[in-house]
Amino acid sequence: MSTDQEAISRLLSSAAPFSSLPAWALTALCQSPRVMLGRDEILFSAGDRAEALYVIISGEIALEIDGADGKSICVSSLKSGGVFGELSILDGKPRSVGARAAAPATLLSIKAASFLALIRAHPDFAIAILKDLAGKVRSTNGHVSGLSFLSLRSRLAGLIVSLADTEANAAPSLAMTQHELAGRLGASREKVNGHLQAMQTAGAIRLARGQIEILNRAALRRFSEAENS
Amino acid sequence: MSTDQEAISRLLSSAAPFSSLPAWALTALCQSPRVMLGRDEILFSAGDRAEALYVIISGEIALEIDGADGKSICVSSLKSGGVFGELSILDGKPRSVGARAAAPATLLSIKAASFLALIRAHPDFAIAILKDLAGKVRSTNGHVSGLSFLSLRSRLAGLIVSLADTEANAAPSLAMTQHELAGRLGASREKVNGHLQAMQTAGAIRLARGQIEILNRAALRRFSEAENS
DNA sequence: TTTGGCCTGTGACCTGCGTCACAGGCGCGT
DNA sequence: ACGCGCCTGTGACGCAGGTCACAGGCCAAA
Repeated sequence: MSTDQEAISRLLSSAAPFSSLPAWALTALCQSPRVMLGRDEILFSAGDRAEALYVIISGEIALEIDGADGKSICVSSLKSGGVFGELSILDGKPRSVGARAAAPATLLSIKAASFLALIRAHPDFAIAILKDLAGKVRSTNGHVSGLSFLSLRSRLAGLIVSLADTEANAAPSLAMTQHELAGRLGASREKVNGHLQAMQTAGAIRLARGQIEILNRAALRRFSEAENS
Repeated sequence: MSTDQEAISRLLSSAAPFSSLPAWALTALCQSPRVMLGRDEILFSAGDRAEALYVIISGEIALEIDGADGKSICVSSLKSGGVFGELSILDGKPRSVGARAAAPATLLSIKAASFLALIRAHPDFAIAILKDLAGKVRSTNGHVSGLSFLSLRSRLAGLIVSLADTEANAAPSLAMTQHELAGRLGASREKVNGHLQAMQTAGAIRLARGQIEILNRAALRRFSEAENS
């Protein structure tokens, strides 16, 4: 129905990389096929051949790398308005990460050809995509720097803070299991638990089943920086 | 002199992202100011405001992130034909990494404005730069995956192999100190030495002052994969 | 209500790696 | 020739974090 199209069109025009496209191009984009994923459903896996890239209309997509023994760490987690899967479209190589729906999601699937055509036709769009990619390089670099220099405790605190910051709420609570947290950090569930306990006794957070309530952002930030004490 | 210009122009047209530009644009680019750096000279540091991006004409540039206590790890190391410093030009944010001349280098310095103009005017160039960035995301993702899943020994062996592969020689030898190696891995010099010793007694390499001679690539590759034994 | 599965909490144990300390060798500058 | 600094080689030590094992609580399905 057309109200659906309008909603998507509005989403696209407010999402970073697409805002530079003219309205008619957006409405054309909205004709792209939609993909719906249930929780934990896999959209593609590392090594797959790529045919399309995706824009998240709703839900949440986790991009993750698989390790040797069934483990996997989450490289980034995108929400509504996020674009992913462009890498393989741009360089023609197989997917370097896997994409899983961390929450039930619906996506817009954009064919390689139309994406490349958009880039060629709209320099501002090309620059927007370049900006987006630049942001990804920056964030991944940050990831490397964290892994190399920070203790698990610091990274954990940092992750919680940054997740909390995406929620507007004053005392937000994150709905994720400690297992998921561990996955995003490339750490073991047990150790994550240990550090969470420490933060709880420090009064920074409160733990519940599948839930972390942020009580004191400042204390958390202290955890995330101080290697001392 | 004009032969100089020609050489640079040839370099540019053979280097990945510039090959898609018309000749006249290349010769225009060659008018850009040159920068010469001595060994270990610093071009810019993380946090600096950016005004230009750079193309390596000769030499070697290391991009590195600084840690808390004077340590730094090398994110990537580029040689002739490499482009770096675009991130900040694209998104206007300060430099996220520092650039140091790992070997005496001469660079072409390209102003932000002319770079952006090139992108706008030449869609193929834009796509080439997108490809380049995509490759950087891929390589940094690989870095993360290595840090998360692999032992120091594996990463060390992998690094040596990949460095050796850039040399055409059949039994190449890398000219770098164990200190530098450690820096690229985010590890301590002592442990790197230990693993190198192991590889030497296994007959995979031969160590000398500031030099590593590759004797047996297959053995190295085994080191880089096997977590067993 | 019972059962089985997931989530949390905690301990014991092992290992890889950083740190510190030191020793010897090569090379360069004076 | 001499000394000093950088590079390599090695051991002792401590710690962060992975692994394993297990126990208890919540929830949903039968």
